[in-house]
Amino acid sequence: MDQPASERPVSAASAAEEQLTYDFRTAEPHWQRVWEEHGCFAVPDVPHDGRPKYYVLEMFPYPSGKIHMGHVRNYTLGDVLARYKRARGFTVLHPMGWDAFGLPAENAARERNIHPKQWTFENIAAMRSELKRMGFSIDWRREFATCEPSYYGHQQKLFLDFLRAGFVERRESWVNWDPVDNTVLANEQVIDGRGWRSGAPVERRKLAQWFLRITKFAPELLKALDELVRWPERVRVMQAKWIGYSEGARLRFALTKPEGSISEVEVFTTRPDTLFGMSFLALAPEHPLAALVAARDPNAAAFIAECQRLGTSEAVIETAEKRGYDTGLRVRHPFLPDQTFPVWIANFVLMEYGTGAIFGCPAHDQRDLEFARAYGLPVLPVVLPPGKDASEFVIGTEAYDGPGTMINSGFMNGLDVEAAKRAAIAELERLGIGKKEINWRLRDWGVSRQRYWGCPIPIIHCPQCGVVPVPEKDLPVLLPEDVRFDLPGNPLAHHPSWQDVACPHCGGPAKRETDTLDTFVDSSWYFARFCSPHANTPVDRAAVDFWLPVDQYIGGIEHAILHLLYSRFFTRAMRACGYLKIDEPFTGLFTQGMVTHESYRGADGRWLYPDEVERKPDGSLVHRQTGEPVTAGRVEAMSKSKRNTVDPDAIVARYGADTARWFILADNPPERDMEWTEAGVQGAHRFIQRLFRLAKSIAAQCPPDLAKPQTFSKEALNLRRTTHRTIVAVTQAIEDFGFNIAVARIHELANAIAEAERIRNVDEAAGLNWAKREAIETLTRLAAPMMPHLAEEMHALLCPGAGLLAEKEWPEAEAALAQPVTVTIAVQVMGRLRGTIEVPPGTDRAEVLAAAEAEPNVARQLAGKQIVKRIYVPDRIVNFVVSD
RNA sequence: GCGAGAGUGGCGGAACGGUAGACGCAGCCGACUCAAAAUCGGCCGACGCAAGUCGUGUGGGUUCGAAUCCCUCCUCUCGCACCA
Repeated sequence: MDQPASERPVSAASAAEEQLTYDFRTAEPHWQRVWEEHGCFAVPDVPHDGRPKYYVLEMFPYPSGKIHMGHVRNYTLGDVLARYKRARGFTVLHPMGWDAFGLPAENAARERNIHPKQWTFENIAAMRSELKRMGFSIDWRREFATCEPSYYGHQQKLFLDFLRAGFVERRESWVNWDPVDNTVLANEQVIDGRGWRSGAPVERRKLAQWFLRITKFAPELLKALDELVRWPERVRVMQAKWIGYSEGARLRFALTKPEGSISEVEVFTTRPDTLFGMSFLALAPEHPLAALVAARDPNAAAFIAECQRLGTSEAVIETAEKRGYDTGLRVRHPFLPDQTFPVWIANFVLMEYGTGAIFGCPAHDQRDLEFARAYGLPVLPVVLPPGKDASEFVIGTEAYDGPGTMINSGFMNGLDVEAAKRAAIAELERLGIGKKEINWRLRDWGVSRQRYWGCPIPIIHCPQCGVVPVPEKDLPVLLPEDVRFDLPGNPLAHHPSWQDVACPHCGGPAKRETDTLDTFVDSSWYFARFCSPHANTPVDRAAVDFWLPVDQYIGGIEHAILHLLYSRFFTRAMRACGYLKIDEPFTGLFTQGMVTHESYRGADGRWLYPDEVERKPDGSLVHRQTGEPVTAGRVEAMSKSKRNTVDPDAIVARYGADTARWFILADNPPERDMEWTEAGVQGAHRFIQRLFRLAKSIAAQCPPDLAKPQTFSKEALNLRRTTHRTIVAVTQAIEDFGFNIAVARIHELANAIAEAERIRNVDEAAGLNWAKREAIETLTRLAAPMMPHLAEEMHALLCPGAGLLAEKEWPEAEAALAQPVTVTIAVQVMGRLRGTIEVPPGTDRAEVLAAAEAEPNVARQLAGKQIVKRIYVPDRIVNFVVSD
């Protein structure tokens, strides 16, 4: 079938046939246009072409305004895989969208008086065109932004379904409150316990909020980690620890005298075996008993207020100096009713975990020990480490949390730790004051945000009927656009009319919920929406059944826990509501490293952009304009504050997208942090030009219709072997995400072709032209996923009229040529390398050992010694163990 | 503080428990050039004339053999639930 002239793939360089350099400025937009016109990367919601599916997804970007190198790296990794899988015969879904709700838009509105919607969509437009210049093989027809009602309206539907299914709950919880700005602060807006704008000390405040009951799925979320074999081990470990299954005991401590209505304190512990080592009981500052004490004791109230100024961040609370307040109350020991212990309020006890109260056993818990030392509380060891003597075992500055034998522990004496745990629980149950309990560290997911730029929670509060879901016919609940950002707090809450609504039940006046959803909700199901982005339900069942799960998900390690866990929960909740049939959203996960850059400071100590710095031939750094000396700082993650950023758009303008992509892939393994360097980019660019020259030269010498020769010279055969070995190696490297290895092998093939290019001797030239063409065409296909524009250009040069490379299949290696002809065997004497021998692969042991012993240097080392043992690892190594 | 990772030439890195340093960057030497750039070729862990010795953050261990497995310590990175 002939194509219309305007669509026929044509080398962009054909107009200037004589040019020797690759003109990426013409070629890259040209091929991007051709791919677009051919719909190379578009797939239907429900394909019926019989090909296997492959869903490649990179974490979608927040539209901050410009793409950064982290994005380029992320989407390049995904694009290599998407293009590779397409060539391997898969029908590939590779979409792109925008995680478009969130705080920065609201901050921009307050600072620059621009509406969040306008700010967001302008950013999206800018970033979309930047991404398109990178040449990613994305089905852009599927693009959406989470801030569009056509996305968040469906999310509201899911929320209502979850509510009906019992996955949503309303309860009170603590937030960071800025008493000057009268607003809720995110943890990152609390700096050293103060509001980032007002500078006022923050307070913890209790608000009624919506929660998603992720804890319902805790056992399943933990267990299913075992099946995620294509996830990095460390992510699975981190999630498992985060979910935090623990077995222990819940028990009640009786107060010696009741405080108001409270006469006992409940405690969860994983160490009931250490109860005899108890030294104190500690309450979280938010504990109800602490509040009762504070009501009559101003010092307690002051201490609690002090603790609450730390904000809600666990990291801050746990790193703060351990402090406490002795309430004067005492509790009885559960096993020794005559003994009583003080009740403290402690800043490191978390209300969210367990019961918000702990018993302290300083000898066997480091935190308790530090607390006990600070306040002079007794430290009694009850677990004796193996091999220690009870009379000499003392606790210094280190608590002992290992195994051992119980001492000082009444009826548990002599038991090991595990047996003692069982014995303690049995005794608590016998006394009727406690029981065995399984506890999870995972907490329910608080999704209420007191902010404007998010998905409105579809709930109505009626003074008569209480909490009433918005009827589905009234969805979506749209965000009003006429909001003010010059007042503190949530703009939705002081909108003059938006909240006012008739109660769907009684018809009486009611108010809309003014909280919006956490933006993590938006990103917890977008991968499902991409399967059918225009469906008038959250997902189209046939589309998600076809495409999901995502076969390969790629993003930063910083999302190892929260985003990935929330998505895993959402998938299960959607399954329960009949939207999906799968349990796990992402069967493969790859976590990339950061992009870093050297940082620079000028003479005045201010941070400088890399563009402002010039490197002199002697290696010293000076300011490009002023000539003042510049000092190089650490190599660290690119950030605006350190100004160590490189703008992808500027790189694409100067070197082209393929150069940026190639450098990113070549520099180092993708899971590790990479350092962006100008020298590295230039090296990548030189290689691209070199490949172009090779292709140009071979296209001129070796016609495309060359018949396959009967015989090949040794040199030609060597080149063919390299070609076919490279196919195997590059294929394996891509499958393993070893893109830097794939790049190295492609370099080797290019070197081999260049070497063949230098052959002028006629005897050596038999079949060489054919072999050279085979090699460069193969190289073109192997490099295509990584540098798609140049590859397309080379393909057009080498195989004019043969259609688009983007639609061509992956090369197949001929097994006979990919096998090595000889192997090098290392010969060691006593584990030290003394020589090497060359043998055909599979040579038998006796023959190899004889050759090894005969190797001159080895023979010299063996002279006068007895060979005690001969070790032979086939095709690899010989080791002689000798004695004098 | 708690949890999880990482560390190999001047630099990025390669290496099923089996020749440490593939490939690239930088550097040095040479070819081409009036010259420079570009390009092409060669050299390139340290010490040593050599044989060889040392060498994968530190210190130990397992093994015929350890960058790789185990333990100790150091440094850096990520996460800690309202940044995304």
